[in-house]
Amino acid sequence: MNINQTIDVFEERIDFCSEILRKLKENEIPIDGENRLKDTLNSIQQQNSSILIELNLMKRKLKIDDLELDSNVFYSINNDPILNTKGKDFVCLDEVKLSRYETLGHTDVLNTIDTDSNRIETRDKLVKKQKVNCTKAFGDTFEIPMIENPKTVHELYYDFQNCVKETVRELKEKYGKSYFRKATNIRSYQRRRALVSEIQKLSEEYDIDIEEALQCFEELRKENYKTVPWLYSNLLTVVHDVRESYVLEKNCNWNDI
DNA sequence: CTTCCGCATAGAAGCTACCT
DNA sequence: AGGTAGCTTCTATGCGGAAG
Repeated sequence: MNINQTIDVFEERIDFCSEILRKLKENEIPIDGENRLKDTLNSIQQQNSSILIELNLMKRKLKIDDLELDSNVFYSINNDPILNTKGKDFVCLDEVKLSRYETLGHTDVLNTIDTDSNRIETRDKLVKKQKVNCTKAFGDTFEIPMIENPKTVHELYYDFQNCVKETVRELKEKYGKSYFRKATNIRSYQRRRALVSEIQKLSEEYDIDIEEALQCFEELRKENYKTVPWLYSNLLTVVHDVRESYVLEKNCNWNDI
């Protein structure tokens, strides 16, 4: 997806949220029960999450964060800077400019989520310097940019949701699924995706928010003195243990009442 | 044909015991 | 104390079979 398409989708989400909120405010949506209201609010929340991710994506693409337009690594097929590409269909990576950066990715969330230690690192520092290989021009294989060794479940989850997912979607869209399979770390990507999926399932099945579900997995990891890769490398037993301990904990709390 | 997943394995890192 | 060999653990990766 190029920057113009990203902006279009972004506008649609904003309009969607505005419309629902307007209807709610003016009682145009019949609130005939708790579930209907919950669904509506969930829908707004979902759009809002996507908006945050897309905003971040746009900032990344445009390098707005450092206000250095010269550092914009995207250019159009006619070699125009991305800011002047209105109407152009494709954007490409400027390899020369890109080589000045060790990474891509966003830093805001990950600067604050490490609960294990006082380590303050940005995702930029945690992702390998290889993003340039995301283009066909650099050979048959490439590597999906992911945090190499996530220290907490939160770190993995937010990296996956906010950065990896979008990157993968773009890679598939741009080069096709068969090329995407050539990623050297596709197996790691699949394992992380499976873990993220299990976290979301737990959240849905027990009707708890994502933070609480993340905490369940994080607690199990800490209890066993293990790493995050241990979680997604032993997912079956991990999921079983998480569910067991969560149910146990809930029963205890129930008995306490 | 594509995608997913289990299994085996290589390599890195950490730990311990032993030697100089 | 410093160096090193040997062992264990952890993680990433590739292969191949199963399922859709």
